[in-house]
Amino acid sequence: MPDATRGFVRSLSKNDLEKIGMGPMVVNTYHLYLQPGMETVKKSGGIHQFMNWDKPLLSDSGGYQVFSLIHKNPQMGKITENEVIFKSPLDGSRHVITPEKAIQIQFDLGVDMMVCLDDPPPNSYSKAKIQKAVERTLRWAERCKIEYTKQIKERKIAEKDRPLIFGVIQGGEHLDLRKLCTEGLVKIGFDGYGFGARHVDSEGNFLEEVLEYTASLIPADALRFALGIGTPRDIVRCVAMGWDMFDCVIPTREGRHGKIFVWKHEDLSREDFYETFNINNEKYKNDFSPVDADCDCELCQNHTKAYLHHLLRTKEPLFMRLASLHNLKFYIRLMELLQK
RNA sequence: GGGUAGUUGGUGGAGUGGUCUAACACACCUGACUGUAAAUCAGGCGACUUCGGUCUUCGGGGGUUCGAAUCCCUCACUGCCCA
Repeated sequence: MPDATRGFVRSLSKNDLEKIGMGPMVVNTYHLYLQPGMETVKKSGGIHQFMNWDKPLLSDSGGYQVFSLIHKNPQMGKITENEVIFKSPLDGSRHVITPEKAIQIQFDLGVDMMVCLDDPPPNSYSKAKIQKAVERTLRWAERCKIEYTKQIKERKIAEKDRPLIFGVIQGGEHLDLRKLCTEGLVKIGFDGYGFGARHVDSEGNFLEEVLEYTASLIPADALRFALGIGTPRDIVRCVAMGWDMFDCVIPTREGRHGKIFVWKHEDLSREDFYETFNINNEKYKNDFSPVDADCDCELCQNHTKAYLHHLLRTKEPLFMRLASLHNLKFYIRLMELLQK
């Protein structure tokens, strides 16, 4: 799933996404709540209507913003037992999100899958601090589940129509904390379970053992959602462990920054199945070959590397669109191969 | 022909006696990015180097000074004004 955080995949239109065969996508509770605000989303008829996207949408709870905004930058807000206080990065205004509110907003969005508000601390925190985050995540998950059940009832949503709800497993790099968190969440009962916080250590090494162990703890009939993962290689590894849902900004963000993904071969059992290159590099100035001769995306069907390089150098917005489209097409092909 | 202001690294442009290989910006080279505060951010950007340094740069040449991008002379070029 690409991240359409604020209700759009940056630089791409609905038609662009449909043309490459895009399916489910991820939107963000916190960002949509801030802008355009829930009144607008509700008036438009929900986030599907607003975006005009009829395939499944999953909303992230704003839990990641607890990490990316507050843990990384304490003046951006505060985490208390009861709630999260965010200082809006847009205008500095103060916003309070409780676990209950996060769920209410997600019902108002009208998504197909929602996520409990969680507390993802950096893996570098002490074990005691991470344990505190695990315990808080569990208490918040319980409150989310209660609110979820209440909303289903109040909104008279039939069982077959109800959105799926995910709990998020914290615990950093500690296997015992991951276990504690998973067991606690399973006890509350969710449709799926997400792997929370970062899945790489401070040196960028993939937390193979933690991911594998955590996957093994999740009940067989539940969905396993590896939040924010990852590179094509990371995704292939995770699928082998049993993880079956992914979202990531890599294809779009790195595309906008000039990194292009191309296939070397389609044997995913070998680690070297793809490579990346930076189209910004000087050597592409006069490279008139296609980015990937076998790719059927708009970029590869029409343009050369030299032209794409030129679009980037001239800061032409079309660059971001073509690069994002190509990289997403690469990820879609990866999903097709993984489903086989 | 006379007067006047100017000439700084790829570009624009600071700097008017030592702390100047020379601010800053742009351009250029490279890297990073994993539930999006990201069309962002970081590093590099005279030459050589045993990484401690060494050498060469502020239009050309000459001079003053312990020391010059900075002061003086001269030449060249450019802008503007007057004839």
